[in-house]
Amino acid sequence: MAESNLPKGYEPWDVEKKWLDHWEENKTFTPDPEADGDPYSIVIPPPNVTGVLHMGHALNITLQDILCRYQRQQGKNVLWVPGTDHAGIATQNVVERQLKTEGKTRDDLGRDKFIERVWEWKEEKGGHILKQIRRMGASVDWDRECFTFDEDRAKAVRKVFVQLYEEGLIYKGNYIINWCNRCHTALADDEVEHSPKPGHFYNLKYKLSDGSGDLTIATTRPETMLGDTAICVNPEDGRYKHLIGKTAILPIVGRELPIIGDSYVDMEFGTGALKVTPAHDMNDWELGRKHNLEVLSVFDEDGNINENGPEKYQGMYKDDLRKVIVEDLKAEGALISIDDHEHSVGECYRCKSTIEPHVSEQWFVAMKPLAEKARAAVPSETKIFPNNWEKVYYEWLDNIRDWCISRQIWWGHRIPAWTCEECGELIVSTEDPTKCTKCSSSKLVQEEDVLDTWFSSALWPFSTMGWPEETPELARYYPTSVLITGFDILFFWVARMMMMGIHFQDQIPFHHVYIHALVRDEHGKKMSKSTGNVIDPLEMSDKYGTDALRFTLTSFAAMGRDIKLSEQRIDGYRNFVNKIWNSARFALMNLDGKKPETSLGDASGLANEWILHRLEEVKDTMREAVEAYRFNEVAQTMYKFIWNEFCDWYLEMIKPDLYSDDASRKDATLKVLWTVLSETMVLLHPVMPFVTQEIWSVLPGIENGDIATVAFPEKRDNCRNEKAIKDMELFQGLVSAVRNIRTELIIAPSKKLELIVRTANDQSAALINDNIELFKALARLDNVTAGPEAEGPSASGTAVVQGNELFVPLAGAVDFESELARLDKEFAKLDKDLVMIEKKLANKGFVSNAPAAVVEKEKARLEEINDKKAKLTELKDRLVSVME
RNA sequence: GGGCGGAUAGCUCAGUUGGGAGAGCAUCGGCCUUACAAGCCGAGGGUCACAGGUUCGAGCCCUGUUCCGCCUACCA
Repeated sequence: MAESNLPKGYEPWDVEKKWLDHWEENKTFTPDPEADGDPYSIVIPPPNVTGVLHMGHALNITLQDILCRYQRQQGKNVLWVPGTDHAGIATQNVVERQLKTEGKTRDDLGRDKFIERVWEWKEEKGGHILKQIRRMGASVDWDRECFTFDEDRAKAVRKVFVQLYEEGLIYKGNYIINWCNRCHTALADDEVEHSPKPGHFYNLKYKLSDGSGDLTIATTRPETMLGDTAICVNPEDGRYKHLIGKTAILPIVGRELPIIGDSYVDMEFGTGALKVTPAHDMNDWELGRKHNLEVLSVFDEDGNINENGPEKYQGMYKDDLRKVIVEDLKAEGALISIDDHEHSVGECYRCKSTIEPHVSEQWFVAMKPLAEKARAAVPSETKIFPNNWEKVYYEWLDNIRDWCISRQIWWGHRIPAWTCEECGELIVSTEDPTKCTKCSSSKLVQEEDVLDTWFSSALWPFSTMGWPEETPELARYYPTSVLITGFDILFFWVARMMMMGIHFQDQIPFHHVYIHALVRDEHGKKMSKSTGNVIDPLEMSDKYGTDALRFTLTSFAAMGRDIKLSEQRIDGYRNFVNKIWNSARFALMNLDGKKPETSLGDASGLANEWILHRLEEVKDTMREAVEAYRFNEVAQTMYKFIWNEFCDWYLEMIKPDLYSDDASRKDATLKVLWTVLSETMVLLHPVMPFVTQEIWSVLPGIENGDIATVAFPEKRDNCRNEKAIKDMELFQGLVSAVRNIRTELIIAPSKKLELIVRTANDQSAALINDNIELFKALARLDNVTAGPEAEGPSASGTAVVQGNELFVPLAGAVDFESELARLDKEFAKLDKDLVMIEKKLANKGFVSNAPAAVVEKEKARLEEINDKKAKLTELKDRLVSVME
């Protein structure tokens, strides 16, 4: 055997770097839109430019890469677009924090300088995550890298904004929005995180204006009383309904408040009477609109009391004010009691400050008309996998509210709207206007606000293709084939891309949406820095190799289930990578630098016929599983085939051939070995790009050295061989039976045994006699005899496999009691099965109603077990007689 | 409150038209058998959460219950 110059263990580090550079230098993954092949395209869910790769990304990238590499093998023209998201608030926060260390604020710099500074940061540090994505082996086209805030994307944003405005779908209006006092910006509903917080219920006494009594109101936020403009009760409530139409006096302030009735009020909750503060509570805002209540805003944008509040409170911060108000209420005798009460509090998803409902002028997109089409397109044009997410998607679209798209920050697409200072005309335009369209004044002031980041993300599937230009990419690759993403952004992003895609391209943005799981820690907890349970993908990559990490994630990616990741599992699959490596080493040593020229048709023998048949089945399964997004099945199929079949059985079985003097026999087997190994590498390549490429590069006789561009192995129907499967099953059964006898009777592996088989039929006899050498090698035997009349000594370890009686003659030193115990264990198993089958067959309903094939199968099983039991009983009796 | 998902071996999970309960890891026993000790061989281990129902037959389909997780919502 020749020496292999490959290292004994797989060392991923240099290998990965080598091939990443190779692919990038050769532009392996840069497709030509004019080239042949059906298009297959994916746009990457753009990670935040401030982001650091976490397991969710790693999973997301791995799955997309499997699809892209697989589709290239199928001859598709594949485009995978990479890019990042400018992440307005997050990025601005990062740079503001940086400024703070220099003792500066963004206001010190001013808008233009600040934005310049953010760009500097972006060029220097931003997009680091793309390098990490590269590291995962992502076969993206780096030539088409995009950024949601680059020039081309800005063109798309402006065009969309202007068109929607002209269509009346974008409007400006007063509305109550979620306001972050710290970030100084509006937040969309889904950017607010709700969590329960301990708080208090303050029971307050409001006197009726007519002096006829008072009523008690429960509130969790007494300080908002300064903005109260009504009191509301349920008109069905016997306690209060006579009060509707009267007025009550607001404590401290003295304002008269109308008492209104609305079924919204829950009679069971609190005191059944509710104070209404339209300017500082979402629900009160709705109530206020319904009942035409005055909207009195008493907090400014920092959360301090403004000029609408009593003079003595002005300038106070809301949290401080609460204490003062409570004292003042107490002094006035209006505070009845304070109870503990847990309630839900909204927090800014970026800075965790408490969100304050706030009335202000904002820009909105009317969603209803867009949502209807997006809803109708699923599942007819866009299919969601797994499809239970369809329901969630519908639910959201059916209850959609208008989308507040303005944000009061600097980093982002500035709203393309200008107000004329002379005549007040509002100009919305794709190009910066120089003079007013109405009065020709040049005194134009652009809106200060920028757009919600998701506005530009929503255009991603077509903005990345170069729209609004009519590019070849857009024509060829839109709509994209599939979107792979987590469910957490189904609303933020997926639904909005659907709406925008349909509206602006008249076509859905993707044919499929695959929603993958969330990656949690091994106990099912969300990974977070504060909990300290984060498993870092880059660290895992360093430690175990990227292929092992990718394979682990793939094997966990069962549809619709969260992933509980543990490092131990990655370690396990690292062993698998190494196993592959060593099997390749073994093959390469034997191939000795040459690709066998023999025809595959010359290959014969149980091992060769069997493995070639199994290879065909694996090809089928791989195709089906990848195309149905059953990633875990992809991983499982390859694992089982490579380790449990190719390594454990095939490689062991061909050793006699490889060490044989018969050159033609050896060559025929080497040809099969070469074929199975090379095709297996191609099949596995989408999941493990690196180790497969490395092995590929040292396989002799390879024409195309870049495995990423090699076609999926063709079907080889003439290699399908059902007989080989059956024969192999018997072979494995016989070998396992001997091994079991050996181990259970504690016979040293080094001791060669003898095997005598009294065969049940001609086929079995032929199989054994044709493969004597294999039996000797696999079961460690030095002599094998088989035939219908064969007879072993009574003092034998025995077994029955498919009706064949096995005798392993035992030397005197062997413990016969152990053999008896072993047989008894076997009897127990048989009896258990027997009872079940007999019961089944005794059931008249089963025999008459079950399909004939099922009944026949059961009968055959019964017969086989009975046969086996009878034979084993006889063998046991013989053994017992010897012992006596 | 509404919705969704989960409950299968000690642990993590597969189980695709309902027809003999599986894998990996862990455990136990034996092995340096010339690709691999990151390995090889063998073994033990499960009332498929609980209670009903449909069916000849249920881990799988239907109903209810319990526990866990997530999403969502206007309980001041």
